[in-house]
Amino acid sequence: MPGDAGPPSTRSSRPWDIEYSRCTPVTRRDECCGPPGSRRPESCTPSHVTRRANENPRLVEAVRQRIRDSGPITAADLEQRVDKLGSWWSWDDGKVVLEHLFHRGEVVVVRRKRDFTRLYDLPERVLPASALDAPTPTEAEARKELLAIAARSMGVATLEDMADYHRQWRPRSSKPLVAELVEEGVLLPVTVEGWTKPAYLHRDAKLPRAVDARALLSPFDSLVWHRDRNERLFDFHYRIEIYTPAPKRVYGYYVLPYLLGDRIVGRVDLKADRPAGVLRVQGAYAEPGVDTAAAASPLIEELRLMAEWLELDIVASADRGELAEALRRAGRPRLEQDHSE
DNA sequence: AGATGACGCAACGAGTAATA
DNA sequence: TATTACTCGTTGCGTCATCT
Repeated sequence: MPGDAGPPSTRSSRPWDIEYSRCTPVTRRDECCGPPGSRRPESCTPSHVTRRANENPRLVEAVRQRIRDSGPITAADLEQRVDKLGSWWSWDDGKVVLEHLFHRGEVVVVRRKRDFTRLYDLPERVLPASALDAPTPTEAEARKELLAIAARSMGVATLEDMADYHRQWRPRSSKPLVAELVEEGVLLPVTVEGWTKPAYLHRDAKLPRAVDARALLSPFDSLVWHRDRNERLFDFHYRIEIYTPAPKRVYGYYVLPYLLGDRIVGRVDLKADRPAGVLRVQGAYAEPGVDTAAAASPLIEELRLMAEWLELDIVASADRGELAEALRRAGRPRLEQDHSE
């Protein structure tokens, strides 16, 4: 959220940080798809990155040389601050080349600096020998294994769900690999009520008797980031609105879905006001049919946990959204009303 | 018809340098 | 030393045209 230094994983100094997708947890088991630093499938690389890098081979070589000579760098360390395409969300040539090398496995992201900036270095400087020496799978082998991992993580999923989990674009191209997984008995074709596309159940999928979850989800949590699956599973329409002009926002700049039990029952617009030491709940919204009183108490606990984690002293709630009133009732006297606006 | 790609549009926080 | 101005980086979305 605004003012947030990011989840602990982005702040830690892990020896390496690989991201098959932006936020999907990458476990040691995922290394079976090749060591971090190995070349990633073309289908996971944005085409414009490959195209722009290929148009600029001299710059690619210069960036390689720069990292070899002077160690880990960020995009801002490069002199090539040219050809920036737009005001933001556009990479200049230096950043494009670094991402190109990252996708090719020639560099790895060592860690992120406090402002999320990626720090790139050579794999051989940061990876253990066991990872460097592991055999590199073929693209098909790697993609198939990633699909299996995705299916196991999701339990039941469509082809598109599995492909999206590790950002394998062009899901249709995954079809033959999924067919192989079915053939091998890893996946079982099933139908899911209300789903229009074929679904697959992983052979290790388990159906828990009860789900007793309680969490404020990051907008980039793998549970909610595939918007289509999200709507199929939870009937929860979610769009991140940091990219939406302020007047057009429905819920707020940085809104976190609120998971309670096995449902997403609401969402809160949070801001970490560090100078004041306050976690501001700028809006608290309930999904239709949700018992707001029952949802409010556990939400307060989650908000306090969040404040504690962010090292903020107070949680203050503004009077916006269906949950706001219930939140204040349940929180009295330890939850302050936010009059800051 | 559905998949795919191109493209336009969109905000904030952190860090740092300049200035008062 | 505090404040201000500026730079930089970033984890999408929707629409439309073209392709398969």
